[in-house]
Amino acid sequence: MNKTISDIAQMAGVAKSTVSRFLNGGSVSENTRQKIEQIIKQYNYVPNTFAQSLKAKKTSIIGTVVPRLDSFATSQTLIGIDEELRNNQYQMLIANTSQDMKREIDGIYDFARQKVSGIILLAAEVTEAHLKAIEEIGIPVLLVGQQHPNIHSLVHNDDQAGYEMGKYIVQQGHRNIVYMGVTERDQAVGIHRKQGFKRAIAECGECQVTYHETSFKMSEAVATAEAIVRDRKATIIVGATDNIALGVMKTAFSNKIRIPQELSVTGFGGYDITEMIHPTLTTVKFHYLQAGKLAADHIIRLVQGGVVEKQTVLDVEIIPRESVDKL
Amino acid sequence: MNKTISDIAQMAGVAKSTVSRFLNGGSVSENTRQKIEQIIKQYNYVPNTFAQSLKAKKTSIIGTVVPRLDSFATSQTLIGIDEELRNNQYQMLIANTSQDMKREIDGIYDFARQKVSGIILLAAEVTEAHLKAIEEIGIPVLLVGQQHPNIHSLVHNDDQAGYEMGKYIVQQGHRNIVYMGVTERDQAVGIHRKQGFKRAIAECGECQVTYHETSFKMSEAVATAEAIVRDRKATIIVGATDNIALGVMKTAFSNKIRIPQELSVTGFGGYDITEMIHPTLTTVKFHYLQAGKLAADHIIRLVQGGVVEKQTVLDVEIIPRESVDKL
DNA sequence: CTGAAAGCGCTTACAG
DNA sequence: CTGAAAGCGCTTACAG
Repeated sequence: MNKTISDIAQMAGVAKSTVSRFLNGGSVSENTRQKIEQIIKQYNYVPNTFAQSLKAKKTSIIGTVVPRLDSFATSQTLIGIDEELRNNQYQMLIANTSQDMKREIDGIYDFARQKVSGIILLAAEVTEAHLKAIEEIGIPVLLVGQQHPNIHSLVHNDDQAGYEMGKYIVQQGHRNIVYMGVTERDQAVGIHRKQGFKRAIAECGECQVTYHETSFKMSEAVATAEAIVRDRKATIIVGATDNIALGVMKTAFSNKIRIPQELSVTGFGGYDITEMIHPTLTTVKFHYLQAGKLAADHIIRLVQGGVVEKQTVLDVEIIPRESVDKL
Repeated sequence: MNKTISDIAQMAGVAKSTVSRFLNGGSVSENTRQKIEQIIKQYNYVPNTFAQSLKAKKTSIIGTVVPRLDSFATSQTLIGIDEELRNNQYQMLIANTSQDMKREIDGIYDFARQKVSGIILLAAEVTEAHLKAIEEIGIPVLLVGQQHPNIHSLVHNDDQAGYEMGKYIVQQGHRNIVYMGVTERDQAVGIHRKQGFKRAIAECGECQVTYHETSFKMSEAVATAEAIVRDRKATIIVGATDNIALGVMKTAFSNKIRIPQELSVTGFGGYDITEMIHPTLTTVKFHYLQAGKLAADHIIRLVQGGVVEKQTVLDVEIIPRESVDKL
């Protein structure tokens, strides 16, 4: 059976308030200190966190809501968050929503009920329901990967990513381009990334781009790419994410189309796998790990009542590799 | 400010015990039910989980200790666990240890302190320290991916996986084989998987196998493969995991060695990516998602005092694809 | 069906 | 430096 603070106090021959004081670094005489320490060690006593939290009315837990667990972006970001949180004696609680928007909202409320100190939200979309929930719970919330004027946000520079990729492929001589994007409900990827790309293309003058929409799933990208690839009009397909690019490559392989000789392909994300495959994929690297750490820093600061810039934008980095042919 | 049960009771004109009874599905008169319901709705009241747990002395939280977050196996398993837990009104708490054994042990104790109802342990290795921790905390623990006679375990049939892969490549005509494995401290992968493989080879008679050790990291596998690949003696390299196989393929690509014409490659795991790349990778599929769900089922049953078979072994499935040449 | 009271394990002023 | 007491928000017998 687990010992309580009263048991310890009794065995040490002191009052529980004294034990509590000892536990929380208050001043205790050398003599009692030793007695208490000894008993605690002997019985392997650990304070009950519920009782502590009940008094303190707060926890050192940060809740993180993620749309999915099986994504490079998510896991890297989580690793960053976890590491930094741990360095600051905070704990990370994860709620996976499996892309279910309703569960995302539920997750926010659940976290609030559990009295987490702050919430990091890796959402794909920010709806009215999100805003309402965030306001209602009265707990600091940090948005990662998406931005919203009313909420503290941390984003990758998607516009820059799109722009640099656009510039790069134009510079490599591509003029007939297909862009495989995602729904505009995802502002970061669906809108900003594409917008940056469009800006680069606009500066080109003689470029032809066709825009297609697909989902974040590789399998769906494979299907969407099928018709495009067969068409053979474009010299390059720009996937809005590495997964989409991977899907496009798959389709090219099955159709015996050589990359990059017959078709160039690019992605966004900088997933590890993109440099393991053949040909290696030209992509834009996002600093997920760093984003995670920064997110943790920011939420901690917010929790502690500190001030954090409302919007933080992280730089990205284009990585030219083998999947793009120079025309 | 958050309302407490006393506030609600007062506003509804009843005692807090009545509100509590209502909350926990006890019998209340229709009249008071309505009053309470109304007030609760109006003030958006949610019970304080700490106070609840403090009384109940338990939570509906299952802690999961994982060695890493950025692995297909881990994320799939976690998704399975999370889904099943959620279906049973349990919550999943994740502790990532980044392959740090000490943090693994700490994680177990931390969870105990937080009074989780049960712990699922995705360990790579079971040491004395693990055993000691598990015994000390007195909370149900389920081991996933590794097995130990003293602990409830859920494993993939690694022996079978190794055996079937061995049989398959022999049957495809391979006789000069390299097996790239991992440390034997990882019993499942380092020992059982290899053992099954050896058994198949032993039945072959005329087969030559060289065993090499590498780590779970793709980058390290790339390095380890370098010398082996240049050597050109083997017709096939069997990677003990898909990541190792991916590393081998990478090395082959950089050395302009064609797969499978000049070198066949296989892996274990059945990661999604293995069917997206070119050539597609022959591998053994592990049912991670199912393992996760089953793990959740088992731990819940253990928590509720039910009985669970000590050792559960999940079938695996070989998936022949393009990366193996028929000689 | 309903309420008063005790208690879960801790912390925090307040005296001494 | 130390202890008695109140209280955090809830649940649970026990009476009525």
